[in-house]
Amino acid sequence: MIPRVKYEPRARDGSARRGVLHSRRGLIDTPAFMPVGTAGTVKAMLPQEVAELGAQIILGNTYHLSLRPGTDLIADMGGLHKFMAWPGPILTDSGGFQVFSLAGRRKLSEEGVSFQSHLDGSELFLTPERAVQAQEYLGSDIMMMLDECPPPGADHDYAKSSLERDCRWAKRAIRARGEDSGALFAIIQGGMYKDLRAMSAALLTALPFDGYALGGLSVGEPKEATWEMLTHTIPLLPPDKPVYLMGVGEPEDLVTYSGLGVDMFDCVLPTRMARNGTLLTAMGRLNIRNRRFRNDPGPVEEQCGCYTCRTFSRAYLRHLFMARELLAYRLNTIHNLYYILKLMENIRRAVESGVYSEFSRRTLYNLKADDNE
RNA sequence: GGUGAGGUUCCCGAGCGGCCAAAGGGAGCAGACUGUAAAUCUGCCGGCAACGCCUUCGGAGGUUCGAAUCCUCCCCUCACCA
Repeated sequence: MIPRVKYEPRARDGSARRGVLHSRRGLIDTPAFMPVGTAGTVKAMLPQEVAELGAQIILGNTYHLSLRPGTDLIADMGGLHKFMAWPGPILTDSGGFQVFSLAGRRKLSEEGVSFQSHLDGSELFLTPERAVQAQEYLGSDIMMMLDECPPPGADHDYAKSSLERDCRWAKRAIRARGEDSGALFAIIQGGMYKDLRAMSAALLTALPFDGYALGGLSVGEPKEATWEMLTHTIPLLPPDKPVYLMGVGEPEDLVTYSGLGVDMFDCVLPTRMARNGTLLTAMGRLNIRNRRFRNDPGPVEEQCGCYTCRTFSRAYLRHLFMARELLAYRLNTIHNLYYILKLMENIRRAVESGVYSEFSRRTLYNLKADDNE
């Protein structure tokens, strides 16, 4: 089987690695952060802006786009790239996360997942095959296999049978994919159990996937657990394939886990937090609603080069947010995405220069300071 | 000038003898957010030496064991009629 993406290593520093992922729609410098555009839009942003901020790939979501407007409609409209005017690579999640986040509205079986739409209650039945097909309709460049993202408290027995079913689904996903579809990534599960993570990795790496994702993490478990799963599992993955940590994360997580060899991250955190008034800075989070910014003439971050910081005061941003002006969401998102994407750039540079550990120490120290005047 | 309605904690607005420091909104203050049911959600929101006490429901008196709630007078709004 021809690889639909190719991982090209560029540099190594400890376990951290800097590389380039070649996809059919362009290059992705890794470690990479992928902004989430669930419903065919990175909320509040123009696609062009997202690209200008430094994003080289974004996410779309099978569950959400299947329900609205429908993957067949998007296919008719020329595919998701054309539909949303994002010509670069798109990675699509399979709906596996919704198995977790919409746990109350779905039924799991060997065959697949039956969702009761959160929009109108109608049924959406996803199987490993249908999830692949939907992602092909979307024109996804990197498709994710349908999996179950189990809750963090899942016991050993549950996590084991879940991962075993995932593996059967993995085979079905591979069989289902068409000749000229995008890449297909496996998702390693196994709950918070090292032996199960190893088992999942062994089973899935035996199959011809184009990349390996780590799923079911950063869903509420303690950071030590995440770290332990990662340090234990990443070394078991093929070094010539990209490693994708799903749903992560916070700035400190991006720094730390890049150090463990993760190549790709995605997270709603920067975009969602922006819309909820929290701005990310090198010194920690800043809640623009706070009264102390009422008459603060300075930018969110003095040294930040983003449009928002170059142009507006904290006082103005606070005003916009308090007034629920739409521009607030845009300006905040611009800043947060800029911050995160810049952070990734700095991580890559540090790895290239062989100064990752020092960079990491310094960055984490500043973030923990959490001092915003 | 007449008639009617009404003045409640920052605002709107319930309450109409005890369970009322007073519903519910809003505003305000703070927090959360990790493969997006999220421009969402949660908490606080009279004061204090605070499992109790003090001040508050236009003002002043009064009835009552007890009043934001009942009575009297006064002040002020609004609507309609002249």
